[in-house]
Amino acid sequence: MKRDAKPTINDVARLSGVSKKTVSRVINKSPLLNQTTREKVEAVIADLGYVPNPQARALALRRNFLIGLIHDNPNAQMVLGVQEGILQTIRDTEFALVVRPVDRHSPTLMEDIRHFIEQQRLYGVLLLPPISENDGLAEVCRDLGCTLVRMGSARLDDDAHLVASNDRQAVREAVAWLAGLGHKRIGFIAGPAGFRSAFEREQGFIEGLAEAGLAPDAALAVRGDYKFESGYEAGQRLLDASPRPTAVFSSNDEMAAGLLHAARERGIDVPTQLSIIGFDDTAIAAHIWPPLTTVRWPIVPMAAAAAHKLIDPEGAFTRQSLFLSDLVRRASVTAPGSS
Amino acid sequence: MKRDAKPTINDVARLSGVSKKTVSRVINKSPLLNQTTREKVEAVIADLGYVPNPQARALALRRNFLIGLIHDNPNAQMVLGVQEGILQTIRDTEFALVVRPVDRHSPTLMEDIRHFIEQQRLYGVLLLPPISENDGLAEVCRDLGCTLVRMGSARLDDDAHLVASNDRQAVREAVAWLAGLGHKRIGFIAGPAGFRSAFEREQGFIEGLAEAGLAPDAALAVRGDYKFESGYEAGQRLLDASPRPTAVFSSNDEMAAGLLHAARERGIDVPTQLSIIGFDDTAIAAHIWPPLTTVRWPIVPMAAAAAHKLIDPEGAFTRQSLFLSDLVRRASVTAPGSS
DNA sequence: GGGCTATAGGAAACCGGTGTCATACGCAAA
DNA sequence: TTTGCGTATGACACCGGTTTCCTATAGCCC
Repeated sequence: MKRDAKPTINDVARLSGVSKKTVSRVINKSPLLNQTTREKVEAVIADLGYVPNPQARALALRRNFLIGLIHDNPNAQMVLGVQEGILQTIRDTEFALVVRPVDRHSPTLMEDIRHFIEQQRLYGVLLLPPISENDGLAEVCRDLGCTLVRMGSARLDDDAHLVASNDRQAVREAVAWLAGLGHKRIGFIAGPAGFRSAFEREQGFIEGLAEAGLAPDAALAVRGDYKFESGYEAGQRLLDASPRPTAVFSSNDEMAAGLLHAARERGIDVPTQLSIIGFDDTAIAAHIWPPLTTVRWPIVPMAAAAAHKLIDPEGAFTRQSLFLSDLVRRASVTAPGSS
Repeated sequence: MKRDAKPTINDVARLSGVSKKTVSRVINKSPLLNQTTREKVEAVIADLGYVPNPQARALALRRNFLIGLIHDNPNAQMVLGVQEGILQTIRDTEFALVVRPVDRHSPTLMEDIRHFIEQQRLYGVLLLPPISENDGLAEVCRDLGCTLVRMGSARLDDDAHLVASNDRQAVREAVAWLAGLGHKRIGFIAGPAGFRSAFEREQGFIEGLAEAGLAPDAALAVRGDYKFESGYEAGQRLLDASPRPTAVFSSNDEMAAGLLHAARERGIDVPTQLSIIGFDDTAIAAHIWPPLTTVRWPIVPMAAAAAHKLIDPEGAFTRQSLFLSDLVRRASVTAPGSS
């Protein structure tokens, strides 16, 4: 037995005394097969350790079993969660996951992605935010005959090609909770303009305030860019306002960590003098001091659902498309004035 | 022009009036070609937007262009850094990256991985620690005729199939620096037993102490498991020791964050009463308070080098195999007694 | 017993590339 | 002029599967 030559369908056919086609029928579980023949062939397959060649299959079927994950998301935790979710779905199938981190600001972005999909002849691709919000890109994918599912923070697409989280509602509920604790001056750190997720979280904040009967105050809302430093800068502005907010909702955890720095520099204790809520529940949230109350995206199940939609287009409409994030309560929030 | 039927080599051959083989020669930049013919064919290729089918190529060449990344590393930052590094290398090649997160504790681990490699007929795989330390697994890969490169914290293999960081030396230098600042009681939080990286860091610590003329003290060394909680528990033990250490080296950042919690609970100020050094320079290091001095793995260049070794076996020996980590100095360290 | 249908399985072409080998041609040497 | 050789290109088989179409056999009916 040669070590480097894997058995092929021809070997199986020869050894079991049937034609290639019959072996192919066994592999594909064709119902028109005699039980005896099937067992005979299966025995030879097991004996040889035969595994069909996916490239040959892809060629003959004129489709392959590669799904691509394209992302430019800076949140490592999230990207890995997505990979994990996709893998849960495809683990026992013949699909494989091909990843492609890209740079949103590259001038050749579109060309690069088009080339990637064409070169690998991907069966489908999954887009992560923020790049999933790029409609031109979605157009390119469809143009290439590649099925597409987008993940996002809101509806961008029809149900068959979308998996989204309801950020708006989650933020609204978080704000309602803060208001319920007695907070009246609630600050907000927004995400970067032009991002769907940022917009949705902002709307959720505004709606939450309104529901609690609180008026939005422009001095208490600052825009950041989802990075730590911008949270720190936003914190400087918010905490120097007077009167100071007693609570701040930050559109992501990293900016919340920056805000925490600013508070610490000013000797403002969290949570007794300032409550903070973040968004994303990244690893950092549980590990800073105090542990951060934050909104958790159900990222793994979302990615698993997205992968299902990709590999099973028939079932795509019936699978869940909208997921609700929930609040993880940790130590960074208390009622105001509870020193 | 049909939308869903991509042009094939036959279309190109027909339209440019040459044989498939000649087109193939153009694609593969064969030197025996007449310049005129080449240009003629290239014009048709550009016109048609022809892209060779990788599956057909893979079949004919009896090799493919898929490289696998197998990992069970809990550090998202690191895994994504590796993906980024691999992609830098393969971006302009025909290779693609297929990822496979696995569960180290799964009883079917070996079988799963074998199946993954066989099913996709991977050209090569890259193993990340800690699973890269599993020699049985390396055996399986080689057995399957799949080239293999391992990343790790120390030599596990020959230069052609290894990319490692010199953790030991990095830790030694960090400890020397602490000692140079005047620290005499330096605590240590070790990684889990059986991990190469943990062992190397531990040895580096011991050697560093010895070089500084300090005696190791069993009361100042605690073993953790690289997780936040174990760092917290280790911190409780270390900070209740008397006399207390004035500095602690933690074998990774997450445990350092746990230690920081324990310090804060006891009202011990960092860095004035306790200096802390971590390892890995994950996102958390820069975002906790105070920002953590830590050892940074050059993870992206390491992964890029590993990918090079995979796709270019000839050059494998000449590429760098050993990388030195360096110390990122932030605010968590000062000289002892500098209140 | 002949004709019909259903079922199991095979032969050959095909998917889109690459390898091997043959061939046509031009040109220098004999 | 013939031989010889290197260069540029083509014909054809092949990689390992799937599909189409066809055949062989068995069982059934009249």
